[in-house]
Amino acid sequence: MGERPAREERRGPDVERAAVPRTRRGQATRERLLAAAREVFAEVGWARARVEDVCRVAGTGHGTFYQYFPNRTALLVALVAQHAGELNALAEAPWTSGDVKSDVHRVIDGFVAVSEQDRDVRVAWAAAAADEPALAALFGEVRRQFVARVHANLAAAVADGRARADLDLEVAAAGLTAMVEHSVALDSAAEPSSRLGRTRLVSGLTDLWVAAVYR
Amino acid sequence: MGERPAREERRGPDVERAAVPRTRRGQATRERLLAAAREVFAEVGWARARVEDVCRVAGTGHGTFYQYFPNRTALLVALVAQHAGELNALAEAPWTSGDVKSDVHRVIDGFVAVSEQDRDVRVAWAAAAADEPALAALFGEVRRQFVARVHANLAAAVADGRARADLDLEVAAAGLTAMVEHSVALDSAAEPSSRLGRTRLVSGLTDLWVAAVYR
Amino acid sequence: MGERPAREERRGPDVERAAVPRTRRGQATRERLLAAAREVFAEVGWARARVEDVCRVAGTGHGTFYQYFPNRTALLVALVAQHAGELNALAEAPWTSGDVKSDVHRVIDGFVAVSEQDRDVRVAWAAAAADEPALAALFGEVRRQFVARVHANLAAAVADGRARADLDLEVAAAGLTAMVEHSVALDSAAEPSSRLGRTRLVSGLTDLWVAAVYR
Amino acid sequence: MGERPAREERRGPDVERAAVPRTRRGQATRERLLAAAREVFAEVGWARARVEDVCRVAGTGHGTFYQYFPNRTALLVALVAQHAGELNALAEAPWTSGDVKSDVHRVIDGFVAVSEQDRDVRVAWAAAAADEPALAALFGEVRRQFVARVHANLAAAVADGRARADLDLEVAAAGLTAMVEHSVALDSAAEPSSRLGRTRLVSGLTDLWVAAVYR
DNA sequence: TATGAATGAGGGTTCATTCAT
DNA sequence: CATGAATGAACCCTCATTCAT
Repeated sequence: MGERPAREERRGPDVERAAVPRTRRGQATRERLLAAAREVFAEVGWARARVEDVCRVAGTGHGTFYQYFPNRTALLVALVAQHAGELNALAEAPWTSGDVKSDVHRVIDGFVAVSEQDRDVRVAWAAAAADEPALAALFGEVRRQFVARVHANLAAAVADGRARADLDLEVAAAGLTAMVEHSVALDSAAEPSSRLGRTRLVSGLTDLWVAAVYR
Repeated sequence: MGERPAREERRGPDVERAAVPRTRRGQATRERLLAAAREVFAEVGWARARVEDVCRVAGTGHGTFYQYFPNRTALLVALVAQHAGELNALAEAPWTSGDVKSDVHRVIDGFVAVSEQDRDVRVAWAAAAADEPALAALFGEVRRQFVARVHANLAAAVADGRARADLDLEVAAAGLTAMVEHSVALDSAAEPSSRLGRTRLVSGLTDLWVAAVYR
Repeated sequence: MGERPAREERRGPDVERAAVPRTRRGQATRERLLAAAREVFAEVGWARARVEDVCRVAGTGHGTFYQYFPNRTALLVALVAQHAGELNALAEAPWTSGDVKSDVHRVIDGFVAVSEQDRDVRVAWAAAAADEPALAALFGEVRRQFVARVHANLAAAVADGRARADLDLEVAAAGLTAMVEHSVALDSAAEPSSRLGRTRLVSGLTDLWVAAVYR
Repeated sequence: MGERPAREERRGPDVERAAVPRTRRGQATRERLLAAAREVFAEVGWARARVEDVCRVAGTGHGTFYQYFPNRTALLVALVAQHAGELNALAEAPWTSGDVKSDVHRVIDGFVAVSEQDRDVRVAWAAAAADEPALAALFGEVRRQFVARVHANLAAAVADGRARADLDLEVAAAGLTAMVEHSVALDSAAEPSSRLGRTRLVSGLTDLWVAAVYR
């Protein structure tokens, strides 16, 4: 295959360039940009969201952007960071409290809630992951956390006999997580008319999840 | 040698520009381009795949590309069309033959097989769907077919008592399809070292699927 | 430095891309581009005038052009607008003041003056009109104004007996206007050595015009 | 001004490349191409007429074109040659036969007839003249012939007292020719609804012409 | 003679990023 | 801090012309 000039990843200086705002005004501007970005992502998607669009919506000059973000990608990274934080919090919170079904229900519901609330960020994130290794890595990271947590839970359930002993724990953890993640993504991307909605979705997925692994 | 006269705007739509090759040689060139595209997509992904790269890999001149495809997107569309055809064939083939478990296994295995074989096309397809409505629509179309088929099967199973009567059929159909689709996608995108592999994946997913819905 | 991310299709129409300069510096750049365009059109003609040529002559970067004009055609449109404005002013100014001959002379002279001064724009305009409907329409518009004005004047002259009563007013208005317009165009396009020159041209055309329609 | 790489004119070999068809079949193909060219020019104009379009309309292969014409321009040249021949014939035919008015009428009518019949070729010719020196020269050539002929006629008329003695013969010859030429061009390019039509045009222009120069 | 395939220079346009004010 | 202007590397697409069959 013809050699292709390696497209090298971004490098160091960028990081320092992202001056942390020192004044209240700066803080506000940065936040306006983030809010504008959400809007623009929602409207045209990550690939078509131009820095200038974001600035126009935010009501700032085009150059101002680079006072707060070293580059276009950093904008999404910032947004994703918040979202990822919430997801991680979810993954780390206690999952077991009462009966299995309500536990599963609570976790799935939490996931759906966070996902729907940050829907546009998630969509942009997923799209950008196809091209930005940094975002792809973060995406994988978050998922890995969830899968690990599910895995641990299932293992415990198997150990004390609540779950089937013949489960392939790894496949089950990955598969059930994938089911929830993708179902939510698809449903929130669907036409409003054919959307299942949070309630049914959460109940239905909980039902499948429980039936799939517990005795 | 391309002497250019006064340049002017484009004419009609790109449609008829996609000449169907009329000779064996043309056919071969077109195929070389498609094969090259697969390679390039695999290497750099859809968004960064330049027409020129594809041509270099295919060993043709840059202009040759446009003898066979009206634009860059059409290349992916052509590749996707083949793949979608196989998926649809799968969705339309008979699904029930013997016992439930082996039926489910066969279908999932078929899906995984097709998906892995056209892995790069699927990845590019998904990435492009974020920006190309046509591809997004096709993506939805194919999934809808599968979900509908699953739905019908579950309904039949409920009717004759093989499946649980309290299933939310729509959520179940969508959720299980999502589980398989996403699990496969993620696994084939994972580091080779942490990949579960087709055998385990198919068995494990089959197990979950069967346990989730059948008595 | 233009790092390009995933490229995608164009957005909305080019309209809002034509930023109006907000600073003196921007204003100056825009004007430099317009002046450069005149030069380039004069040298190589509309069809062969490349955006890059204009930028080189203007001493700006290639991208700068698109800060001020949404596309190559808009450059000509801007130039034409100024010129058309002057022509329309001419068509709307008072035409009658003293005796018929000096009135006609004044109008023709004004037209020739404006035409010669913007010679290159006119030539480019005419050339582009063959392919750009917008410019063709504007061309027709301006001419229509003139013809209408001539028509009205002739009608008045017929009414008060200064002009021949048997005139076909429409043909006369269109024909005499065409005579002046085309004579000027041809003369300014001719070899300098065989050019008739403004003085003779204006006198001679005035003479023909007067003799053709007045008693 | 920035130097610009001289865009050199075409050169010798082209001429010999235009093989004269030796067989009846070849002759027919060539004519099909010419006829197709007229159609295409009429439909999309010279600048947008692609060689391939002409071939498609003619029903020949794309490569066939170059068996009969060395390049795209030659196609128009061939068409123009026929048309120019008719115009020259007109310019060389006897112009005086009876009374002045009917002579002028006859000549103008002949010109209009030829122009309307080859309307599309004339339009293409004029458009191409802006960019192709060869066609521009031919255009000037034909006009020069006409102007010279008009000039001679006017001179004779002045000599024998039929025309005004104070005429500026050169301006009159150029101006009246321009009037007819441009009036015809504009009228045939106008919306059918606002067209004056051959009859009125010829009568009206004849009237103006006669009044303008004859006693 | 006829033809479809192949070519590649050419040129328009986009937009992230840098800079001077 | 804020900003509008400037930049230029990318990259897509066109089409006259050449070539092999």
